[in-house]
Amino acid sequence: MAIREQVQAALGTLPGAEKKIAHAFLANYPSIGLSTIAELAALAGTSAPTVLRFVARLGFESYPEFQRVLRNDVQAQLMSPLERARSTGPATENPALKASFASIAANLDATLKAVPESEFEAACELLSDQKSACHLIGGRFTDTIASYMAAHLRIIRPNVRHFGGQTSTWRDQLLDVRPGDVVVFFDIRRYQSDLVRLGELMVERKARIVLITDPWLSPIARSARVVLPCVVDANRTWDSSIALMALAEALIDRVSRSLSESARARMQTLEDIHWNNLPGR
Amino acid sequence: MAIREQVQAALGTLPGAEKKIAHAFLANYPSIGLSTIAELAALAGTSAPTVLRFVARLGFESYPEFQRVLRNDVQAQLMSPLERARSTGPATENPALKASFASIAANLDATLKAVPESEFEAACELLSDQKSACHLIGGRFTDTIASYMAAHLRIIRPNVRHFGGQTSTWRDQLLDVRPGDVVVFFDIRRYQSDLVRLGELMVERKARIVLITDPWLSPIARSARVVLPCVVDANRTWDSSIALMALAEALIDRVSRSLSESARARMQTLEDIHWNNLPGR
DNA sequence: TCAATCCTGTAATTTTTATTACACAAACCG
DNA sequence: CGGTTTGTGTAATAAAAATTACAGGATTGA
Repeated sequence: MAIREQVQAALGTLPGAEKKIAHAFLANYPSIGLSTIAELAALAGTSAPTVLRFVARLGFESYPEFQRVLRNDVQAQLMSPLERARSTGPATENPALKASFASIAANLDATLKAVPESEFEAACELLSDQKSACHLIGGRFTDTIASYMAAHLRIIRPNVRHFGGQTSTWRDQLLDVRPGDVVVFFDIRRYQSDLVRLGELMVERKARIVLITDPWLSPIARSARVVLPCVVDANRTWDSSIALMALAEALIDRVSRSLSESARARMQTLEDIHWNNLPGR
Repeated sequence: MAIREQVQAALGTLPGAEKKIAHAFLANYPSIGLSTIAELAALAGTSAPTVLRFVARLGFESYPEFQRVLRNDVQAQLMSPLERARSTGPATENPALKASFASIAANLDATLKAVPESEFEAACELLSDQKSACHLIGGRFTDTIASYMAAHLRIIRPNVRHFGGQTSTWRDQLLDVRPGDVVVFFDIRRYQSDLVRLGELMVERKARIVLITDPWLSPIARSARVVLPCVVDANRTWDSSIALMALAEALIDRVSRSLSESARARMQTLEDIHWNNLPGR
């Protein structure tokens, strides 16, 4: 319970002088509580020891402890990112950064419109199928995104594999792809022929392909069951991949919700292994 | 002008230790500023007198005066009508994709405001220094972003290395870090102790560190010359890393422009090697 | 490379702040 | 009505915080 509510709740049971302190505190919340005992006492028209007795009655060990808790309350109220964005104001005029972010925002906006809800849902459904394994792979620049998505997906469901390493080892890894498996491809312009070929091989092995690509569609689209086009144009010297990653995160988010029960248990286990040095269960 | 903006504006002109204090203050605004000098100094990893010099530079007569003004700022923010509206805000019932993208957009917006121009420019300057090598590394989930940035940076300048592989091999790779080298760290919550340690080793080797982190600042910030805080909160089950990647792209974009002549030549050469089967020149 | 300037941390000092001891007053209860 | 409990403020004390003095290091510019 926040301090303010605590004080309000206690108001009825307080003796006279302490009640004056409570009122002064609530009326000038939070600033007066963050200054000194003497100031609070003066504002309430009482003495310092009464302030001490007041905080003791609320259950605090000392005045500094009371202030510590109060600071946390204030922090919590002021800290949400949205709040922060709003109140920070346009103080910093950051042309270069702003320009980049603006074009990224435009890409995201366009991507949101380019991806049909039905395709998105279809992709989520495939990824939520825990019985089939899920493989991820990307091109020269997008493979890191595939890897990122694999790392996160692995947290919420089993049998996630990143198709990594040298191109030449892909053939070997193909052996682990079984009928019904889901394969997520990331591929944007300057489509790589080896990736396209890999897609065809995947189809031969009866895998179901989800393709995340640009609006010009990688040739893999021919083999894919679900195609999610992302806007990558950034009128810069190269293409931005942010939209791909944003889409990846959205997919993960959606899948983690639909698997919520099993995902939570899995996350807890991984958490234990990683940070608490437990063997898992 | 509110204190927070005042600090942001001054960031560029502050000496190293005081800049750390500014970061600690901004990252933990406002609570840390309402506690004692000693606590702020400890959080920033510096000493009490430096805190005093910091507030003096901002134009305050004393630390208590600084706190008095800060209390008023906080009071004003908590009293604003927007703030009260926020606490009763309704949850939006968007389709999944739209909701995800909206929260991503909010993160980007907040990040844009959280990154001071001076720091962004300083980072670009370090990355544009072609004489020194540039190393990139990240944590459990952010290393893919480090890898992404390395792949792109490599296109526009020489001597870019991704500090990859097992943790145990880092020590060996450290040998290649020379005085003056630039090291880009990506590190967000659940800061990894091994990364922090690596940062310290880097400093010992006289490397210059650029840290891309969350608003709570990885401990690496103590060793870093430039700190770029990104908003990662996404009120989901995990933190979103989109803002980190967006910042990485913005950095690349900015650096490629400042190196335009040499970068263009290099890009052409790589292009030839990759797609036209030429040996380069 | 040397001098000068600017940063920075340690430790001593001063000032402020919280806390305690105690005495007086009011309310409560037999 | 006493005696006791409860509440309150004044003044002394202890604790803590802020501030200053100083010296070693780093950086910069000639």
